[in-house]
Amino acid sequence: MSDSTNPHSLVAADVAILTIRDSALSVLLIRRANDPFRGQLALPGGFVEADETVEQAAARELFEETGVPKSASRLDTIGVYSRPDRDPRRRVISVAYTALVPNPGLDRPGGDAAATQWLPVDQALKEPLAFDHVDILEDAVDHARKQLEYTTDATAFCDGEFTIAELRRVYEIVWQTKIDPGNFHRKVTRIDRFLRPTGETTVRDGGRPAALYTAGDLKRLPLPLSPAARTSA
Amino acid sequence: MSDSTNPHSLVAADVAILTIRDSALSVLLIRRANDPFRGQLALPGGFVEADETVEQAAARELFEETGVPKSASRLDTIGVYSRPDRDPRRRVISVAYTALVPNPGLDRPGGDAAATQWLPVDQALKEPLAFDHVDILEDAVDHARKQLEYTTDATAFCDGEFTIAELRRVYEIVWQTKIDPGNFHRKVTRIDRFLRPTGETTVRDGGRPAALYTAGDLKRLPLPLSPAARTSA
DNA sequence: CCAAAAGTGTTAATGCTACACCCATGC
DNA sequence: GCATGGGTGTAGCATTAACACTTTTGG
Repeated sequence: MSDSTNPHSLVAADVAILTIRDSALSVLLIRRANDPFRGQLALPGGFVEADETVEQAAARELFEETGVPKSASRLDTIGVYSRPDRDPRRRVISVAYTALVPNPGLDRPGGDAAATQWLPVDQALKEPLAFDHVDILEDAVDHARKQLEYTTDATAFCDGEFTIAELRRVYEIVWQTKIDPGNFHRKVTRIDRFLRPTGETTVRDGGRPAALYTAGDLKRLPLPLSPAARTSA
Repeated sequence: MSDSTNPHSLVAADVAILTIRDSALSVLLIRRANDPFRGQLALPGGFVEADETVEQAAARELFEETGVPKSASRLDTIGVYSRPDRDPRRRVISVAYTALVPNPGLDRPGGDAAATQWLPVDQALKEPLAFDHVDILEDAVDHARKQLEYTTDATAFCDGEFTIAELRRVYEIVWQTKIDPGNFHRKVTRIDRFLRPTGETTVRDGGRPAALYTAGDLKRLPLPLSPAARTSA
C-alpha cells in the first residue's frame, strides 16, 4: 500500500447551476483566474474540506456563487469524474452535481462577480470549457431532463409563487417541446401534493388571471410526467 | 490552501455485487481481516490507484471477487459517501456502485474465498456491516429496483441464454410482486432490441419448451416496464 | 367589441390488466 | 391421458392526446 499505488487524491465538488433565462436553459460559468486553464470558462467548484461531505462542499459553492441558501438547495448527483489526467497538474477526482435555481435576473450574480456569467447551455457546450467540464455539463443537462420527468424539481426553477403556465414553460424549454396547456393543467393539478394553491391570482402574463401556486412537499412523481415528451424526443 | 482546509483524501470504490440465489436478491459480502471493523462483514471495495478511474477500480474489485470480466460488467453509480467520520482512522471518501451478475452457483466465489459469502439482502441489512455499508446497501437495493424499471439490466442477472420466464422471475424477485406471464411475455418481446431470440428452445423448467433469448443491445427502455409494479409498491 | 391567456369538457385512440384459452413437452 | 409451464386472444377499464369551448381579464 505505497503512496504510488494507493495515493491520496484531491476531491472536488463541481456544480452545474442551471436556470431559465430568456427562454433558454442556462448554466453559471466562471472565468478562471488561475492556472490550469487560466482565462477559460469552468463550472463553479472547489475542494472538499476536512469537516464537510462532498455534497456540503457543493452546497457551499452554490451559496457562494448565487446566494441560494444551503437549506433550500436541491442538489442532485450527476456522477464522478476521475480520469487520471483530467487535471494536468495532479490527481483530482471530481463529484458533479446539478442545482436548479430560479431566474436570478442579474447577469453577474454572487461574490466573485466580475468572473461569473450565465450562458445558455447550447452555447456553453460549444465553449472550450476547462478540464472535462464539457462532459460534465452534457451529463448534467441530460440528467436535468430526466429529473423533470420523474421528480417535482421543475418547481425549483420558479421563484416562490408561480402560475401553472410558468411551470409549463419550464418543461417546454427544458424538453424543447410544445405542451398542450389544458392537458398540462389537469395533469399537474391532479397530482396530490405537487402544487399548493395560494388562493391568489395574477395577471402578469395578460389574459385571464391565473391562480398562483407554491411547490408542494412531493418530491418524486408517482408516474413519469408526460410520456409524450419521450416519444417526441 | 493549506493541507488542513483542503486535505487530500483516500478515495475508495465499493461495489454492491447483486445476484439472485434461491429466489432471493443477494449480495456478496466479505469478512474483514483487518481493522477497522475487523471480523465484521463489508461490501467489497478498495482504494483507487493512480492510473485508474474510480469506475475502473470498481470493475477491478468485481473481477477479483467474482471473476466477471471487466468488459462484461455493468456498473452503475449509486452515490458518494463522504461523512468525515465514516472511517474512524482517516478521511476516506467512497464511491459506491451496483453490479448485477448471474447466479454464480458457488457459495464461495473468487480469490479470497474463505472470507466471502453471498447473503440475501434482507438478511445482510440486519447485519452490523462495517463503515456505513448498511446505508450503501439500502441505497443500492433501491437503485437496483429502479434500474430494472428503466433499463434492460435485468438480463444481467441471467447467464447467457435464458427464457422469458426466467427473466420474469428476476423481476418478480427484485420487485417482490407476481407478474402475469402472458402480459409479461408480450411486453418484453415487443420491445425492439431488448431480447434476441436464439432459435433454440429448452425444457429445463418442465412443460412446453420455451424459446431461448440472449440480451439485445438496447440499454435504456423506451418506456418504464410495468407501471403496475409502482402502484403496488 | 376583440385579443389573449386560463381553465374545462368531450371524444377517439391507446395501453394495460385480467383471465380464458390453446400449445408442446415429460411422465 | 394428465400435469406443467409456454405462449396467444380478447374484453373491459384507465389514461392520454387532440381540440373545441367557456371564462376573465386588458385594451
